[in-house]
Parts: sequence; C-alpha cells; structure tokens
Amino acid sequence: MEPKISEKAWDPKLENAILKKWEEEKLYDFELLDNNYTIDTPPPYPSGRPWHIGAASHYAQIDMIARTARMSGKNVYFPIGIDRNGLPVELYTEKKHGIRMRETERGEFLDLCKSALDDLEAEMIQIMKSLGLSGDFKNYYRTDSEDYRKFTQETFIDLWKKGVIYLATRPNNYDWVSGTTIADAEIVYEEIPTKLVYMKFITKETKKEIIIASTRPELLCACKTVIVNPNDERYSDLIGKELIVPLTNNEVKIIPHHSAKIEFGSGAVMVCSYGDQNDVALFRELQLDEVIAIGLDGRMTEVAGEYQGLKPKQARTKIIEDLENANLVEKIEDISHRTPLSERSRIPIEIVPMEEYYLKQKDSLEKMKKLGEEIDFYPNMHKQILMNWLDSISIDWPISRRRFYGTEIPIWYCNKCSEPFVPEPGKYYRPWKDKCPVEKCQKCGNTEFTGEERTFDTWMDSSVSPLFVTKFNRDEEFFKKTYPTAIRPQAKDIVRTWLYYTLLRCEKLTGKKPWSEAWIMGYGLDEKGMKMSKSKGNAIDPLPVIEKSGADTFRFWSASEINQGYDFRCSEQKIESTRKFLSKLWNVSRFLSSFPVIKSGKLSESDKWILSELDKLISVCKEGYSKYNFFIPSTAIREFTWNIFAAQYIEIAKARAYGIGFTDEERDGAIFTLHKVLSTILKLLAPITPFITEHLWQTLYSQDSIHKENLPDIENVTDMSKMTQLLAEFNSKVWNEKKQKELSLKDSIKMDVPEILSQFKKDLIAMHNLESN
RNA sequence: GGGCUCGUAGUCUAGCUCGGUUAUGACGUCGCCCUUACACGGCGAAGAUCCGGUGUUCAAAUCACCGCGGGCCCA
Repeated sequence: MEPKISEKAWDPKLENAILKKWEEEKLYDFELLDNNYTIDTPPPYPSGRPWHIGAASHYAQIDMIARTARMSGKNVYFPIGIDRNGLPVELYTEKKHGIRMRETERGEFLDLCKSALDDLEAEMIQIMKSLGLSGDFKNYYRTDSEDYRKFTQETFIDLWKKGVIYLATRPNNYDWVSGTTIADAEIVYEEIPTKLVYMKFITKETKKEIIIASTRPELLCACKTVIVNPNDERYSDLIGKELIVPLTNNEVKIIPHHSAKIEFGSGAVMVCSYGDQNDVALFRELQLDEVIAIGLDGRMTEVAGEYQGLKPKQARTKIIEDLENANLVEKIEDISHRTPLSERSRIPIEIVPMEEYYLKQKDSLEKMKKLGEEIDFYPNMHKQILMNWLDSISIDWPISRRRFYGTEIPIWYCNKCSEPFVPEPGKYYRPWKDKCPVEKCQKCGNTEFTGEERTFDTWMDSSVSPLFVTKFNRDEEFFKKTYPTAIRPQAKDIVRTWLYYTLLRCEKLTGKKPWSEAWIMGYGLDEKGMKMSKSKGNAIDPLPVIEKSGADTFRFWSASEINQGYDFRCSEQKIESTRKFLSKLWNVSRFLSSFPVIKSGKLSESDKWILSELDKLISVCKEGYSKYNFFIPSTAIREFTWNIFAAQYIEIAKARAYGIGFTDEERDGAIFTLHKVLSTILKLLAPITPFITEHLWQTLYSQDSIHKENLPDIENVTDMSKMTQLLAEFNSKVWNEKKQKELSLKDSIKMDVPEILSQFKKDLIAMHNLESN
C-alpha cells in the first residue's frame, strides 16, 4: 500500500492552514453549558517590543491547560484579553514622541497612548494566535475599553457604597518623575553607592558633641528626634536630653528605641519625615509632627530654608559642603545603600504625605488567608508567596494614581463645600472632561463642580478580570454558571499584586473566591540564567523563533524543558533542536501510513508487551495532566515514542506487519497494534502539540478534529514492562554483533533467542534473520 | 538581619517520601555508518567531588545537623 504521507519531515508551514481550518470550523467557540471550565486568562500588557519569549511560553502552557480540560470532557471557556491601563505605555509614549505627559493636552496624550497600544497589541495577538491558543479571540476584550472601564468604575462605586473606600493623608511612596503615588508592590530595591555623613550634634545643656551618621543629611530640617538603642551604654546618660541639630539649630530629644542598631554608624540615629519606612513607623509610633521637606515636584520645600527648590540629591551635596565649612562633619564614608526605587521609572522614591483614596484590606487579611487555604496551588510551594505577603501587609491599599492613562476615578467635588459626588453605576465617566451628572450639590446646593483628575491603580482594573469575563452584574445566568472560575494561571512575580488583589476585590464584591485553582509559572531567563532585558540586549524576540521553528516545536520545548513553577532558560538553539522529536513522530506516522487501519487482529506476545507499556504511558501522562505539569507527559511521550516504540517495537513488528512468513491474522495483530499505539500517542500529545497531532490524526484516522477526542483511558492489560529492558538488550546485542562482523542488518546470523525471551521468539527470529546454532 | 525556596555532567532532568543498581533520559559535544519510516536518522564514546562539611549506618545523591551559593520576598 502506498504511504499516505510522503514528505520526509514535518513542515511547520502547515500550521497556518490548520489554524485557518480551526477558525472556519469554529472549533474553539464557547457556548454556555453546565459543565463550564473557566480560565481566568491573564490579559498581557503591551509594554514594548519585542514581547517576552518567556511570556509566549507562558501562554503556550496556558493553552495546554485549556486543551487538557477540553480533552477531559469539560466545556472550556478560555477568554482572551489585553491589559491596556497603566504607567508603562505612558512612559513608552513619552519616549517615542519625545514629549512629557504633563506638558501635553490630556486628550491628545491619551490618543497617542492608544495608538501605541494598538500597534503593540496587534503583534501580541498575532503571536498568541500563531501559538495555536484555543481561546475566545472573537470576543477579546481590552481593559481600557469603555465597557471594561465602566465595569471597573461600577465595582468602585459598589465598594464606595459599602464604605470600604476612604480618603486619608498618609506618607506615601512617591515617584516624582512619574508624578504618582505607588504601592509597596511597585518598589524595587537596588544597592546604590552613597555617602554616609557623620554629623556633629551638640547636647543643649553640656555642649557635648554627639555624632550621628545619616545618608540623608538634606533632611536635617525635618529631623524630629534622635533614637539610640536602650542597651547602648554610650548614650544611657543622655536619654531624655535635648540635642541641637546642626545648621538648623532646632532642638530635638534623645529617645531610646530598639530599632536603633548599636553597630550602625555611631549608634545614634536621626528620625526625619521621611527618610525611609522606618521613619514612617517611628513617626506613627511616637506621634511626632511631620514636616514636609520634599514636595510633590520632588524638590525641597520652604522648611529647607536656603535649600528650597533644590532636588534632594543637589541639596545633599550643598548641605555636606556647608556642614564641612562649618566644621560640623566628623567624617564621610562611601557606602553602598539598599535604596528603594520606583519599579517603573527607576528613581529613588520619596516618602511624601499625600491625600489618596484607600481600599480597606487590613480587616480582610484573615479572610484572605482562609480563601488562600481553599485554593489549590500548582505547584503548591508557591502558595507561600501569597501567605508571606498576607503576613506583611501593614497598610490599606492606596488605589488612586496621579496619571492619565487609566480608568478615571468617577468622582466630582462641589466647588463650594468640597462634598464628593459619586455617580450611579451604568455609564463610563471621565470627570476630567465630562460635566458632573447632577445639577446641584446635594449638600450645599452649589452648581459648580470640579472633576477628579486621578485614575485608579492599574490593579483596580485587572483585579476584576474573573468578574468581567463571567459577566458579573450583567448576565446573571452566565455568571452563575461560570463563577467561581476554575483556574487562574499566572506568573510568579505578580502573586503579591494581581493574584492577591483579585482575591481581595472578588471577595469584597461577591463574598466568594474567584477560582478553585491557581497555577503559577516561573520567569523566562536567557541561556545563561540572567534576566532578559532590552537594555542588556539579551532579549529574544519570540516571533521569528515561532515562525522559523513552528508553534508545535516551541510548545514542545516549553513543555519538556520547563519544570513546573521554576524559572527557565530560553535558548533558540535548544528550541530548534526540539523539532527533531516532531520529525521522529512524523516519520513513525509516515511508516505506519503505508498500512491500513484495521479494527482487530491476533495479538502476539510482543503486541501485548507494547500495549502494556502504552498503558503505563497513559497513566503517567494523565497523572501529569491532572497536575497541569506538562513536563511529565511531554518527556514520557518522547521517551516512549523514540526509545521504546520506534527503536524496539516497530523493528520487532516490522517483518510481521509486512506479512512475510506470518499468517494474515498474525500480520493484522501487528498492524492493529501499530495504529493503536500511534493513535494513542497522538491523543496524548494533542494538548501539547495541537498542530502536528491534528494533521497526522486527520491524515490517518479521522475526518474530524483530534481536539474533539478525549484523552485515552488505560485498559488495565497485564503488565509486561519487565521485558522491556531484556528485549532492548537482546536487540542491541544482535545489532552490535552484526556491526562487528560487518554484516548488513538483513543478513542472517547464528544466534539463539534466550529462554527468558522465548515468548517473542518468532518475531525476533524474523526481525534479525536469526539462524539457530 | 528575617522568611520562603532551590542547588545532580556545558544545559534541562529522573532518582530523594520508604538509604543498597555500573546515578535515568534528553539536548549539546566527539567518532563511525546514507541499513528500503526517518542523516531533523542509526550505532558508539567522552562528560557528574550528586554544592561543601560533619554525623547516623555495614552502606548516604537519598536521613539529621552545620555551613556555602543562587533566586524571590520582607525588614
């Protein structure tokens, strides 16, 4: 029989046609049923080119989750969205057009951001599609659409009415370059060289010199107290005494406090508003009156006297000079200081008192822990990231940002009495340009309003993704049948933010957890294990890699190379070399395609042996799939297909399949088994490499898509796996013998089949052309 | 400084729960071979102080303790 497959290798270019076919057949369209399996897909953020190859790998694996569920009989709802709110696109736009956000008209700036996002988004969608994501692309959503923003605002209005949102003036992490408050989660720490200045303070009564070391001498004007460790004997007689602050000549008290480290600097520490988070804690604890030394423009305020208007760094240089001139410096050390930076703009943050909106979270921590306990994490170890975070939350969540490209906070303020007006839900509000929806202030009757200019923290949008996709408050039946969703797949680095905030928001709005399972993936690193970044030049663009090697190659690489939850290294060479396995699978199929597909046959012992190995493979794969760990099935299938099925069984059964020296019944046993094994392998592999399995399946076995099949079940045949090693060893022995004697493989050779393999005797004799001694 | 976590050939990884095999497989490297499914193949080779130390034991990659190193988080 002519083989149905003639090409010698799998051509990744076939993927396009398969994609088109899936689309035409609407294979992955979602229709609401009762057994829905909803994936809370992460909407990726288009922050620049190229998209991260680790992210592409991440989405490939999320698709494997979807396909696994589908092949387990679930009705999979796999939404696709794009997250488009937030700071990165603003910075991207500023850079791209050489403009400053605050010096550009707001509407115009938003338009520029939007078109930048459109470009970046198009490429991401293309990558997601070409990866073969079986998602609901037709209904893909954007978090900056009117619909989504309206939804975010509605959830805010709801929470406002529930009284869990409040305004408060508090020291905030402030990024003066971006001009916005940032959350603790957006701070990164970096070792930065700085000067530790040992300054001379004088005791008021005895005029004794006290040395105090600080990296922030420019905050002398905001110094409110000096702390020493209660166990520090050097200072025990000075506790409670007054000190004169150098240059400002203010008087401050020496107070004992455990947070002063005896060995750091001189052991005495000045407490200012605000040098660092410890200062904030001390001001709160000791109820000190704060002094605003640094303003919202990132410059020293009038309390800094002659240093007013300088940036902190400039003021520092100047003050050190002045201190030295006044002989108020003992010494200066160059040290490396762990400095908190804004994750986005990479500048040191300042702690500045500001009025911002807060969402209560401290009172929900216990509830969050309980919900966290109820959610299954894959791998389980990453649940700890959430639990540790819950233990360290000390303030409520500041949700307002002084930025442009985000969901507007829907509030207007009365120009006369400042009463806030929060509108009814149901519309998308833009207070910075829309007229206030009411005519008169409910409190004082005034008719003039000012719209809120701030936007929400971007996590306010993305944290309602499971509610948005399940149509919360918009389609009751849909919501009831899809929420709580089945699974949240996401990356490890945003557990503290996206995962936690989603838990918080969804619980506050619905009283229920958003998902039953959370699947956490590590980061993609470069081939040396370094973080990829555009500036380092080690970023790999996923698009050409996928175009060259094909989506299945990329997907199989992702599955077989990445250990669940761990960071992984990406190398183009390694991805490309994965293709060899697909080629092997192709050629196995090509060989089998010359035999008819038959329903049954008389099974020989070797057939029973390979079917028992196949049974083992099925259970290993299903176990791996049930844990969403694709490393397990991919490596098990590769091992089985290459080293057992192709290398041993096909060789053993080949002669019988050709029917030379065997009865038709015996021949049919071989042909039946060959197809049985291959078709099972294809089904087992379909969630990982959907294209090649689809192509081979439709060429060999069915008109219909393999993706409508279920994963195979084990048949509980007698375990014969102890024969595997013995067969391989015997075959290898014969091949080596022939090689040594310079015989061709089809030449006959005098060798006996060992007693232990006697049940396979007939196949082995035919296979090796053995003559008995 | 604290917490979590990891540490097996150049790379990924199995084995570790429950101690005993020449430490598994793959990629890559090197050598030989175009044998009719496949040179994107076959056969073979080299490559590992199983992070280090101490202890328990007849026996430790595996158990215990102490270190060291990486990553993440928190201070």
